Amino acid sequence: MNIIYVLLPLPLSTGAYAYALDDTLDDTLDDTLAPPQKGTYVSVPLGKKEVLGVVWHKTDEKVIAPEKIKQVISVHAFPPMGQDLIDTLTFISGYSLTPLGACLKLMMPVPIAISEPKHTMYYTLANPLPTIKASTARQTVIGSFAHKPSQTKADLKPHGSPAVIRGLFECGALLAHSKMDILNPPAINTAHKHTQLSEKQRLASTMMISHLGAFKPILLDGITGSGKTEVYFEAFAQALNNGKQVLVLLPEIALSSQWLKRFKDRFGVEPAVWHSEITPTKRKAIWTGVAFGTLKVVVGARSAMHLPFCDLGFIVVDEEHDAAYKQEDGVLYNARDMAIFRAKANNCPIILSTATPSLETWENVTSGRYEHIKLTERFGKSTPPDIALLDLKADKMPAQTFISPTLLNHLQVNLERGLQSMLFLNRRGYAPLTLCRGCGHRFECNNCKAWLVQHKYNNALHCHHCGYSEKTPDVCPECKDTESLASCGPGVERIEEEVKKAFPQANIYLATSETLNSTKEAINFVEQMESGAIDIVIGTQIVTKGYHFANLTLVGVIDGDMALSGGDLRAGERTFQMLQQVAGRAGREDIQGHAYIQTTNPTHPVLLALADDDRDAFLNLELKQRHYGGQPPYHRLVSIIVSDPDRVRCEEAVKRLAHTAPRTDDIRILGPAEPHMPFLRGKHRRRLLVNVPKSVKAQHIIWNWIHSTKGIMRSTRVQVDVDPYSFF
DNA sequence: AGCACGCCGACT
DNA sequence: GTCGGCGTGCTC
Repeated sequence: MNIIYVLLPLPLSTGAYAYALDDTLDDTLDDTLAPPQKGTYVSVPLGKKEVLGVVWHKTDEKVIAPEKIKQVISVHAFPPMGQDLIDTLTFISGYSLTPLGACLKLMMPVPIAISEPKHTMYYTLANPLPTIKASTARQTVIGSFAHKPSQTKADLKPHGSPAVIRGLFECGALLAHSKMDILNPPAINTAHKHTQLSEKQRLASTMMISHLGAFKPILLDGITGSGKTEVYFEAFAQALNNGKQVLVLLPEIALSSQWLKRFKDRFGVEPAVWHSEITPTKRKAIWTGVAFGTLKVVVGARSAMHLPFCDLGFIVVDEEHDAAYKQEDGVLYNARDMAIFRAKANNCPIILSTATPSLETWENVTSGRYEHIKLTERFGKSTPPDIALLDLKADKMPAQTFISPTLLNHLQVNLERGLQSMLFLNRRGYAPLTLCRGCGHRFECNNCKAWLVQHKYNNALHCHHCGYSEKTPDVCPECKDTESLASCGPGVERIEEEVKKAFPQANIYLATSETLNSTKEAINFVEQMESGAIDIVIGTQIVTKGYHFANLTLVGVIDGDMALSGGDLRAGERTFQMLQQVAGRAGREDIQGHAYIQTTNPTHPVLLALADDDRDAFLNLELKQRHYGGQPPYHRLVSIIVSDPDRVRCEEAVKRLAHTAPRTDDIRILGPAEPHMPFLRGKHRRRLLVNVPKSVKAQHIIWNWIHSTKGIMRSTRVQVDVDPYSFF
């Protein structure tokens, strides 16, 4: 009887639990009596439930009473979690100050994935084929094997009736095989279709290939249309030829139909797609496939970086600057940074691909820690869009309208030329604020300190923070006045209304997270754009990512100042990235694209850098300022959000933390302060912001500080966010 | 995270 | 008298 320690996927701060392992249970892996290695999946009892965990090392010095120790239920004959993943897990936990068990949850499969792979029957065509009566029905079934040499009964069903299939089997034309139930995807053909690379691209991919087999972060830097994807496709074709697995992270997987199409063009098959909403069946198939190594390529959202690859040799983080890589609930981590660690643990290169590098990555490039590959020219004939600022103070427009005469004029001309245009405003709904002209009443959310956003398509007021909504009322709830409610400010729905009025004949598509809410709709949108059925797209943030439209030659930014006014650390960086991405949608092929940014502040350095097409100057200036101000990437920020349904308790707790805060010269603590949302989803919130130089072990200090602070109620949540992105 | 235990308010 | 609210502590 052995004692083993098991890490459970629960937020237990105590670490691994002890379980007794009966010798007879341990014969699934090999014949030795050695305890199962760290990382082996085991099922154990916990309370009255059975849970799946992994074998771990002893983490607690406390001796547990022997009578409390329960028996392991089963040891799974599944490839144990690899050392690279174990190291990544440990790293994420230590970095984000989240209990190991909570981080393990990110890496656990659906329980059925671990149950031993089942045997399924597969059928192949006998070779040579016996002489049989070849009826038309039989021919159809036999013909279907040309595309897929090995098929299950379900695969065969559409090609012929069960009677026909049975007949073929009985006369020996079909052979039955038993196969392990492991995803066996069609082989990727790395030679399917070689893309013609420019000299520059060829050099870039050769350089990447030279790094295969060793850890190396590489910034692949190039504007949209410069052929970044083609370059890394070549490098990962080589990794695949070496027998390695490849992981590609995309910020928004639901909207990646064009990326998937490019993959299929290059490699002949679709890759496995992983994200949090795929079906349990697919989840199991991919999870098992990567663990057994039958599945070579996975493209996915941030959670794909936790898959149990057995031989990972190449990682790509596409659009590395994208804030979507930062997980904002549960375990707070940045998938880009953790993927870099995983690449290190796997001794493989990692490509950070973007047109607008994050300041963090840019600093790593400047300091020489990361390799820098720059693609300057746009592929083919196209040139970057010409970006112009439209000064709204000079170009006055009528009240309650938001598109300046100049921009309207450009839209008109583009429409007449039969080209497509896009208007960008990062604000969903019709109007961000509804107020009563009579008494001044503003519609606010009851659960959050935020205005309710008016949506016209369903005639309701929505809170964009907690999901609360109510029907748009006709009377002011305060003064009971009718016809006094006014919509203030624009949302995309309102821009749509204005465009419809100005160009009644134009076909308009409204692209928001509500309209573009499925892969199917994303495909529909792309098709309509490509066929020219849409003249003008009006979109939020959602249209800034990854779309390529040949006839889209004009982009108008309704409010170039919006993101700048937030006043947070990354406002400039984010605005630059977002506007550059939007502008990059214009003029992709042989027609010069134009981007117009409406602003009331045309001398703002961020906007000027955009108009001058001088990204590096912007990045370097921003870096200098961050350095001077002691901000990331030179210093580390840690946000500590204290929340409680009770305001007094919340304030009490944050006061205690501020009181016990470590005081040394290099630790700066801001607050307690109200975050952007001092009341969110029914909880009051207060924030402390810690700023320390990178040389200080921030995690260690903060862990000790928080855990030595006494008197914080259980109802009070203390959430630590290392490297915060949003300051809500 | 779940789940049980336990101690105070309004109900058939 | 009990049903059930959620505060507290535990799970090897």
